[in-house]
Amino acid sequence: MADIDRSLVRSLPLFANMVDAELDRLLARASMRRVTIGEAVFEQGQKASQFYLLLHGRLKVTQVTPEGQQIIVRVVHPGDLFGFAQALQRDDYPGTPIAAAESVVMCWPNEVWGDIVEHNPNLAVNAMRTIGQRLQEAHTRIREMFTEEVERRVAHAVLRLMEQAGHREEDGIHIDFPLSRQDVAELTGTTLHTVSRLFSAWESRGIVKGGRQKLLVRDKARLEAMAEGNAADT
Amino acid sequence: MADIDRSLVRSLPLFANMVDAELDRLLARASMRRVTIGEAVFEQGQKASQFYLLLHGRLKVTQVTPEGQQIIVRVVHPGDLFGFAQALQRDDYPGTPIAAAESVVMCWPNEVWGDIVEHNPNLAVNAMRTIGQRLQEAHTRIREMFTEEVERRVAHAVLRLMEQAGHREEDGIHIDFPLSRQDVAELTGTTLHTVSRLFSAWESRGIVKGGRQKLLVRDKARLEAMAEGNAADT
DNA sequence: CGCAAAGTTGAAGAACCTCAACAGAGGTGG
DNA sequence: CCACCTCTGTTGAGGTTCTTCAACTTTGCG
Repeated sequence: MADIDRSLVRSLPLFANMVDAELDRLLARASMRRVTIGEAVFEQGQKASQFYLLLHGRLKVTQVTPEGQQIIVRVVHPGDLFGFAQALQRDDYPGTPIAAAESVVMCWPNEVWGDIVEHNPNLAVNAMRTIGQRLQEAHTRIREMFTEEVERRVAHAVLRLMEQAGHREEDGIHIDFPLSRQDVAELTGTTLHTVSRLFSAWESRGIVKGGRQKLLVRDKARLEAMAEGNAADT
Repeated sequence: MADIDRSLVRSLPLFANMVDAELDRLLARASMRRVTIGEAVFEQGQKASQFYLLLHGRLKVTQVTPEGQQIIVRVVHPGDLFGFAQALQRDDYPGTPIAAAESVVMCWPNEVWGDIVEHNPNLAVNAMRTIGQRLQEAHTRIREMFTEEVERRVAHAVLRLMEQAGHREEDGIHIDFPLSRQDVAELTGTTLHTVSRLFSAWESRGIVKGGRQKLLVRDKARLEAMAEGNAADT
């Protein structure tokens, strides 16, 4: 098992230029865990004692507002770090990562982080880049929320999911994990009703093809045109 | 001048546990620059060759959408790093920081960053925390945009500005840099009209007191109640 | 086969934006 | 020093987008 992990971990950009000895030391301290669909890796507000890496599967990180409304903060893809609350100077987890597909995660106790960084400044730089990219994504999303109408926001969200989790198939690109209208709504800050209406409209124009917890993009170009605001009719 | 800077820089959390020798080496490589109101430190899209630290004043970081709409991504307060695009793995600046008040910034060429991190892993950790906090703020903002109505969003934004730039005065807390309704609108994703209407309503209830590019919070408690969604009447 | 979860669709209403016209503040030059 | 002009803010009316409410259909699992 350790061997499989090693080649898998080795292939991640995060650990790109880490020497073998360090990598082994790191893996020696790691634990593995399987997470089944619908299960949470940890809960929002829980004390943060570990940080995580998604090896396989897909997680959606949700936050619940004091009023009980839920939103999806981001989607975790294989190779992504998550739950590194400690590194962000807080001692509880800000969100709840829920498995959208069968997943496998690795985790380390928080103390390990300091050691790693000390012995491997390169990793710290990589980690920072990762967080930085996440910050950029967040800003992009804020800008979209501010300036774009729902249809364009949804189009953007679908395009992003396609890039990150798309899988080529006969008649289009399939998003390869279960994704409900509710999920898309929580990703874009709208309601499942509006999403459903949009998908219906798009489907009748041949741009996408929906199904229960499924989504297939048939005409990427036209979807992009819509995301850019070109009111594509016909 | 170098002495003034040193004690000023020393007091920032970012450089908290840096030894004097390192700090001096750092300052030796830094440049200083004054920025007058309305002036941009650099422009969105420009090649990122330096990273910055705000010593004094206040900056608003704006982004312009392809359609020409402008939003304020964040406000930079004294002691904040900004323009560290390089660390985030991109070679152009994602936004334009404009001085909202007379400001003084320090800056370093990008190459310095690598050196610093190498000799001072602690600083890397601190920097990561800073970025992490920023990420959290961004997520908070996204959540607010998704779930809250305009009035609550504006209330939240004002409260945050108050925390970060508030200054106690006789009859309330004054936000100590010029802030137009337009600015608040761009911070909260609405229009200056809506902000103006809200401020008028609040003023008639004695919660705030407005003025040209000025804002004074008179009743923090009631503003907080509104931000939390308690429909405060009277 | 039935039940729960997911999705569809229509109608009504609200929140907010857009358009528009005006009022005050404050700097500038004659 | 006053008149003017621009920038900022105020307020009203109307319109649009999206949410909310509601009823119904479909899908797939136990």
